[in-house]
Amino acid sequence: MASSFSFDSLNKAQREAVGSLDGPVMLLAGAGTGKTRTVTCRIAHMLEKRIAASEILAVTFTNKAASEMRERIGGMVSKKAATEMTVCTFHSLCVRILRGGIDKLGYKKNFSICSHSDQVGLMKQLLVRKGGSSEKVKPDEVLSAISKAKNKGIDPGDLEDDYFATLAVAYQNEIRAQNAVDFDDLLVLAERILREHADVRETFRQRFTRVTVDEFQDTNALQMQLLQQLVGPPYHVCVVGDDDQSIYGWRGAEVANILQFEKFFPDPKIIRLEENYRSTQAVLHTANSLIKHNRGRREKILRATRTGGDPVRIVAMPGDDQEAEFIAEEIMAEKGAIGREWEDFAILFRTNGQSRKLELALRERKIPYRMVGAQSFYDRREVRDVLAYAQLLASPDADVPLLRVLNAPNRGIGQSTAVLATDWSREHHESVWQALCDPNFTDQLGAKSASAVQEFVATIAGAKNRIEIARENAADVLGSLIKAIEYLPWIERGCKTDSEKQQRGEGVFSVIDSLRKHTEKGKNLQSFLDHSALASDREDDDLEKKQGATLITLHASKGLEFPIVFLVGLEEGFLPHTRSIAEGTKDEERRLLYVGITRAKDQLTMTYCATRIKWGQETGCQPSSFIGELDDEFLNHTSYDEILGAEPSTDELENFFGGLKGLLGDT
DNA sequence: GACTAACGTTTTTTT
DNA sequence: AACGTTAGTC
Repeated sequence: MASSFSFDSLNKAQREAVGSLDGPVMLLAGAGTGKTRTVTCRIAHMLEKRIAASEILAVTFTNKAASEMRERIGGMVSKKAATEMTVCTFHSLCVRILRGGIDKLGYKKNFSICSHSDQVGLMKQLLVRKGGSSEKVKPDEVLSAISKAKNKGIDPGDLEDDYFATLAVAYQNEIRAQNAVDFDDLLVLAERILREHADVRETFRQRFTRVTVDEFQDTNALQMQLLQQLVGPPYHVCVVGDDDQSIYGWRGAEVANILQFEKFFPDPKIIRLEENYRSTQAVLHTANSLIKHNRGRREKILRATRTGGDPVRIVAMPGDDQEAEFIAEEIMAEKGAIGREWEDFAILFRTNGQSRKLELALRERKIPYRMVGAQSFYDRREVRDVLAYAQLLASPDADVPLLRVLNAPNRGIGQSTAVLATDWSREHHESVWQALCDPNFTDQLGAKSASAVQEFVATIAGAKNRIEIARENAADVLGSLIKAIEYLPWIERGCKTDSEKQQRGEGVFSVIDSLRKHTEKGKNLQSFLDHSALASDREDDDLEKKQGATLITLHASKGLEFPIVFLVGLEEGFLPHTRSIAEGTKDEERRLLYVGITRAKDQLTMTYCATRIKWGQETGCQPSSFIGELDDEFLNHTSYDEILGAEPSTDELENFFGGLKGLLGDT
């Protein structure tokens, strides 16, 4: 079976990468240099060299990236080979490692994975319980400190702040007692099991002899340690990334993993992909001139394969209203003039809050658009609730999901009862569920609460039996449970609009539906819960199929490309963001802008405003200091007035009257 | 225990 | 401006 790639279709650096199969390899792949193609060809080449597909492991950062890579590889090699190799995220790899041997670390094998909202719920409780500290601390603050510590390889109990350390210890004890792990624990424990248990380590080293890590600039210290455990001599490991596109330092990514790769694996071959096939020379020159202001990088200069191109425009705007109007008008005009599709346009911004006015301007002109990212499916309340019920059916001793749905819908088990049950469970070293089942506990409740608790216990236990004893389909049971407790009517009562009602309904339905699909594949409830804990699973993928212009944050834009890009809000305080200046991470903001610029294939327009409405207040803005760093050769500095110079008076009049109307109509 | 009113907050996002 | 959270009331 010949794989369908040829060395002829690759450039010199790509060929070298594809040809270098042995020993440590670091592939520095600049934006738009054919990274994915090179990696997939390299894997196809392995198969050609008779390396067994089952020994090949490719690790990515997100589920989306994993499925994309799987698809790309699938298009190049035999179907058999494609299914035999392992392409997954760090976290799902860790679940595999742990489901096999977590008992060696004293956990039970049926451990559950708590989601972010589970974590927040638990931390809220702990903050109340340990509420010694007078200052108000937010759960997220503590959790992110714990997460950062874990990802740095530090014991959260050793956090500098004593109060945080106490909370961290309590948190860890709590989830440990529930036989649960959080996302970070997956990595921590998998690394530990490989490090401490030579037999497990050897099993995996023999299982996976060829390891590829994608988006390596996003890996943190812990992931590096895990990789080192996973890859033994002769170190057939290939890491692929671009330090210039490292924009996730704020959540623990270590550029040092790239910058000091030699420290981790001996004598690596370092290959640079610098030939860019995406952007015009104008765009690339501008990008290069910006990024060279960063210190301590693996220097690369992207070379354009496309010469010339329209100059990059920097447009000064009077205010954010005009910015939005201008871009919407340009999109309308351009689409007509040069026959573009809506999908060819993208508007990039630093913060989600900046999208509102852009959306309005597009909607006014009936320009279809898609918002990428925004609030995610898995954090939607009804989704979390239904998943919590599913978790209870698998293991009712999991306190977090139990407490979550104890009174959702309201069934007369309020906070006071919940606190009593939690206290009782702590005293008796049992789960909250066991407390609720224990007559000794329910006897101390009022008659009303006691019967509510008994009914709840009976409902859950009954449903659980239907799965475990009557062997009914888990999705059917979950569906009828949700129906029986009248969950949907309850959640709908809290909705203000019909579309919200519909959305909630769809959320509930889609959880049950995806459980059904899962069980139809012969997988059990636990495997479904693992999957939905790890998959951000915004239902049926955030669809590249959605039509329209793209509105997206700079962060979310990494890895994408668009023919025509508008990059808004190049203002000091937004880009670079005030907070990053305070934290001394301006370099990362520069990389963020670099990522934004390199998304553009044909045309790039960057805008900044003189004033902007921020939190309901008009504030003055200064142009971003990054603008001054750009080389002028392919730049065109202009302004809103200059571009609309044809009829400046009309527009100004319109604004004037618009403002007047606002004043009059505002009372 | 449920509902309402005042209050405070507001970068980026995945697993 | 808009949202979620919390405190206070019925």
